[in-house]
Amino acid sequence: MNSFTAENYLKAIYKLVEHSSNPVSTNSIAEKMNTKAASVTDMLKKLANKKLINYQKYQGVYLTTKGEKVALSVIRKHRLWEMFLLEKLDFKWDEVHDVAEQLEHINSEKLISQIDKFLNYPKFDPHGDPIPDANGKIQQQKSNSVSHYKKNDALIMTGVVDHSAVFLQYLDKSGLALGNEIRIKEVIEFDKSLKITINKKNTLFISNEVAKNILAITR
Amino acid sequence: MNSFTAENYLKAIYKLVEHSSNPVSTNSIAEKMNTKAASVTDMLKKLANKKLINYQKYQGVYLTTKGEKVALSVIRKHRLWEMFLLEKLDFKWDEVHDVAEQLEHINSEKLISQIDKFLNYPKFDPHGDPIPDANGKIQQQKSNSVSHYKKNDALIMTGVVDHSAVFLQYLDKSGLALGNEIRIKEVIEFDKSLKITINKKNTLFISNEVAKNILAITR
DNA sequence: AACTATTTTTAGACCTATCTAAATTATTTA
DNA sequence: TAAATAATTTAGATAGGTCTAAAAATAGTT
Repeated sequence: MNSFTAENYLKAIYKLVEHSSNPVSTNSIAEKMNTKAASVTDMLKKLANKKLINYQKYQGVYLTTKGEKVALSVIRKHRLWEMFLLEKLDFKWDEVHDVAEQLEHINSEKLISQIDKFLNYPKFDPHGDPIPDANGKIQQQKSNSVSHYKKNDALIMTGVVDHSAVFLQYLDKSGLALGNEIRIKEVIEFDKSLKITINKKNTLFISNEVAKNILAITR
Repeated sequence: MNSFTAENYLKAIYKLVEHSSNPVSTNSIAEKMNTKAASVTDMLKKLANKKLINYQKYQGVYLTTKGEKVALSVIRKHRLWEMFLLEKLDFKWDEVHDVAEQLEHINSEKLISQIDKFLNYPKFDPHGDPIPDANGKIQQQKSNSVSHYKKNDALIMTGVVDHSAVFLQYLDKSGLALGNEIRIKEVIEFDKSLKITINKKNTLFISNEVAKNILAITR
């Protein structure tokens, strides 16, 4: 079993490598983990001993297949718990992260698979980030803001950028929720505002400002 | 903040003192915690420094008000999580404990109060043990098996003794569930079997064997 | 009361995770 | 390319939690 700390290091490395795809530097890990470079070096040696990362002195690190599996499992748990807190326990968006940071380390296959089922197997978390499945597979398609798409595109709403209460209340009032199907019926050239339908039923006009703050993928 | 380990010690001491009400011995703690007496002594000093227990060398320990508050909070969380796993996530009775052991250490006021609400503020866990409220108050009345009560008593079912699948299926089939009102209509002297009503509606005959395995309090 | 057995505590070690300060290696830059 | 700067690693400490073996205190028994 890996310690909470080890899991957090692996998660941090995963996220750092995700964008750059180069080996990750000791300093960047230290920054992300809010710790000192010396502590990172110590931990890297331990993780390397467990074959969770590939590590060569002064050369940075990347995850092994084994390490990536652990990282993806932690990320899966984190994102499912966030979803659960938000959807089932009436948490606010900004309250979700800290608790999920704790819950992501709970060790129980059954627990997480049941939470997944309880939520009806969501593919994206409330921030629009993909949720890895039980095998660590992640939906490749990345979310974009609705303003990025064009006329006649059929989308699935996966998240939001702005998490303020006013914005979320507006979404609520307009009947826009995670998982909804959004079709772009018209793009007004003048101000880039959109005419859309929600779940093939309700029609709605949204400003470009709103469109920029809603995340979606093509369905 | 107290460590998981410290919380577990406090919980163990609470449970040991609950029955005997005398100071708790180092050895009994060691046994309950599956550790060695020397380790217990070390920890007792730390807990005493934090004013969580009263400790005098060789004289055993008991909880301070502060320590008891922590213990009750951990027990509350444990029992609520057990309830949640059982009722909402389709866990089996025997799968519940180990996961609750982990979840009981998650630190979030809001999380546990929302779980409490989600479960509709249960007063007893599935084993018939009382669930402390947010202030650490516990329902004083202890659960007894139904066979312990007499004619015309009005009860609330709080738990079961036997957790086997056959028994639980029988309860299910008979419409007996946690929180139900049970009224004892008749006690057959010959074999101590009972005629009861469930929620003032359905009538049911149960053997003494069954009655012994159902826990309840008077309402 | 004195001796024995049991319980509890101390002493000394170890492991994990962290830190500061110093040493080493890599990278820039003049 | 040699000196200066930045990044990384090592060395040595500290803190939490655990252990074994030995010492001290308490409880039991004759």
